[in-house]
Amino acid sequence: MAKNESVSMSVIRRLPRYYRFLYDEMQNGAVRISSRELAERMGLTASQIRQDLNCFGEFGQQGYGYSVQTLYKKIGEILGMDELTPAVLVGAGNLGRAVAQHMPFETRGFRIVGVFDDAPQLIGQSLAGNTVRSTDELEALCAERHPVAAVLCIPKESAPALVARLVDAGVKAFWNFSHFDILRVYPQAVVENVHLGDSLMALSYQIAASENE
Amino acid sequence: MAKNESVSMSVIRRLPRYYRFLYDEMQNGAVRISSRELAERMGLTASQIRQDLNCFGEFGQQGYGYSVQTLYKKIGEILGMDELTPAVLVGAGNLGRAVAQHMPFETRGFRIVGVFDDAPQLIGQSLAGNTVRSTDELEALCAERHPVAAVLCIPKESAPALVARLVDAGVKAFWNFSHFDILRVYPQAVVENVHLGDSLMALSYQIAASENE
DNA sequence: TAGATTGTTAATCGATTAACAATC
DNA sequence: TAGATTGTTAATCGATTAACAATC
Repeated sequence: MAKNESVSMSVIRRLPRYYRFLYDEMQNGAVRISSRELAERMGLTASQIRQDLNCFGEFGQQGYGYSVQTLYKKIGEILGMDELTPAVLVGAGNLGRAVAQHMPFETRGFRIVGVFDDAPQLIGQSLAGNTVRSTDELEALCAERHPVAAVLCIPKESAPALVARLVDAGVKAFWNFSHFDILRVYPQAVVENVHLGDSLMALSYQIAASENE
Repeated sequence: MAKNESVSMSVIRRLPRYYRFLYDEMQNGAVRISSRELAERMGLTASQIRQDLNCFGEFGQQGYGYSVQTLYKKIGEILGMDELTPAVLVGAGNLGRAVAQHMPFETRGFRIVGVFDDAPQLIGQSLAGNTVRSTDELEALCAERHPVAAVLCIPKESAPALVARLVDAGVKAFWNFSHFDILRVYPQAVVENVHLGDSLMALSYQIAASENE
């Protein structure tokens, strides 16, 4: 994969968009695309796209552009879509269930190998191909399936104890829907926060700002 | 509200975090806080916090710091939390239901005044205090309740037609969970995208990158 | 008053854009 | 070959950090 010594977050966050766009192009039968066209269609600059891609290698051909299929495949590899990271889902409430049922984990690089919740009425239920287990079984399942990541759909209050147990059980990465600040306690963890409420407040700000124009 | 002539997105995205942090501090009985302490506790720099706040006004007091309660209230006003923006929720599938049940819209500046879906088995059901309506009733409800925003929990394919109808009906802002690029078609719209799949792929990248260290 | 901390200006750092030689 | 487009270096722009006078 080469020369990826600390690629900036700005670049990383654009990779999934490239990946999705190229997939759509591929489905539409596109064979080649230039950075100029990609830029136009995605609302970026051609310079930025070439800079972004050159963080990871040389995927184009002068005078021709990029092969849609090759570039798609390469970005998929960069994103780690070519191997499924085992993950557990912790919290099977409203949000956890929606995430489990809605998110195509397998086409986003993950495989859910266990689902946990403590509510008695949920334990034993089936959820997107998994049986909801009591968190009592967390350590046993981790010992067996070695999940690398955890999807955290639990309230802030339950998070510290559960994250501690997950880290002890070898979990290194978190898709964190809770407001618990994992990195503050485990600086070495890989954390991707999803703060839906923050996003909604940012929308509210933008509405207010657009009204004050 | 004053001097908010185009505040940068980087600043806007930090405001909800300040808001949440200050709320917690308030609950814990904190009365005053300095930018230095705020920075330490939130993992930012004091300079950045003061710069951020000074985009909106002067909320502190030299030699003292900031009143937790006053600052919380001010940031709430900046974010538009003091008045509830009427919004409709479009799409009551897995994701839409979870969002409706999980998100405390009222404490994030919004009020859901209508929920829509086209699946016959959903229409008529109750969802977080709203009755799910057929999208046939969209225009009628908009004429009556004048929603300013729409929460879009629908597949990409249904989005173009529905967004067109919503824009025609006076909706100006979108909390967009779909992959439809609203801004490309309606550049004047206010759009906050939530691409959960992109976030998950970004996590996958970071895991892969941390393994290559 | 003296100490603390703000608001704000200046310096630095990083990301985006522009330019262009290399080359398919 | 000539035209097109890349990979990459240089220039610009914006965001973060540092410094410090103002002042509570």
